[in-house]
Amino acid sequence: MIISIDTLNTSPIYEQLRDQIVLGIAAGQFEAGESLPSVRRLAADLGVNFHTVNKSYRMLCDEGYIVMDRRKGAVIAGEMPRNEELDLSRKLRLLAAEAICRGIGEDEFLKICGKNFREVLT
Amino acid sequence: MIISIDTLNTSPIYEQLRDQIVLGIAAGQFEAGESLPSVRRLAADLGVNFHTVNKSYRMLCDEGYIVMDRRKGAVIAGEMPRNEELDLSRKLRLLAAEAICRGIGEDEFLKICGKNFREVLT
DNA sequence: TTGTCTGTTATATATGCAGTATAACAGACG
DNA sequence: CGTCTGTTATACTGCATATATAACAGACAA
Repeated sequence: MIISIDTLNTSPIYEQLRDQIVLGIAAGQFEAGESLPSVRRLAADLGVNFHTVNKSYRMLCDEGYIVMDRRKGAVIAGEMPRNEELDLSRKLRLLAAEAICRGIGEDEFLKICGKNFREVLT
Repeated sequence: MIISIDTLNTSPIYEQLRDQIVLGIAAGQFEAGESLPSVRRLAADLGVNFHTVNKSYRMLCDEGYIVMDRRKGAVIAGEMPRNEELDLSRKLRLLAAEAICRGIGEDEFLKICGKNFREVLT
């Protein structure tokens, strides 16, 4: 999996990492039980401090995407809880509102949603 | 329209304001040409500094949602450009990825999208 | 004209977050 | 024992957030 950071991007590095790993997991580029690179390893590859990578892994762990193992490092979780639907809805409503303001109707909005959903699966 | 801020929320105040106003416009709580409260007025009502409100209005202006008029203040724009579809897709893909990780399929995802779209319209 | 509203601009300051740089510790393992 | 893993602690710089003033120019009503 190719992970890259954009220092011109306004969102913080640890968030960019977290997002890209989530996209990678969704795309099936990781098997459940597979290990991510160690925090020091990935930090060295990206040229950032290992605390920054550690923060990304901490987020992913808190959200249930990975499990931290002292031996194997960060491991892709087998079962991921689906409790955070509340936050998903909140973000979706904001995106829907932005679309509505620009004259996008429900049908077109759903077409865009479906298109992007399928694009995630590589 | 009721605007409130949550100081416990991690996202900055100016962003909370911006988001709520976008939701309000999408819900049809403002007519095109209608004025928002002045920056000093809204700041006083919310108990924040007027620079914070000014920043929200500046964002909304840059994004084409409102037009700044020295006489009438912040005015809801009549025509809103729909160029930023790229950013919409980027955010949608991330939300889709999070849903996929939690075992949500395309049909269910689209159902959630449609539900939230309709909820925006009051 | 004067007073008051509007947005705009310019400073200054306090606070917290992002990111880096070290250092040190404990567990696992060959 | 040496080396890998994650974890914790501390300190520092830079930037964003948010506040607090102050002042300016245009619009407009009394």
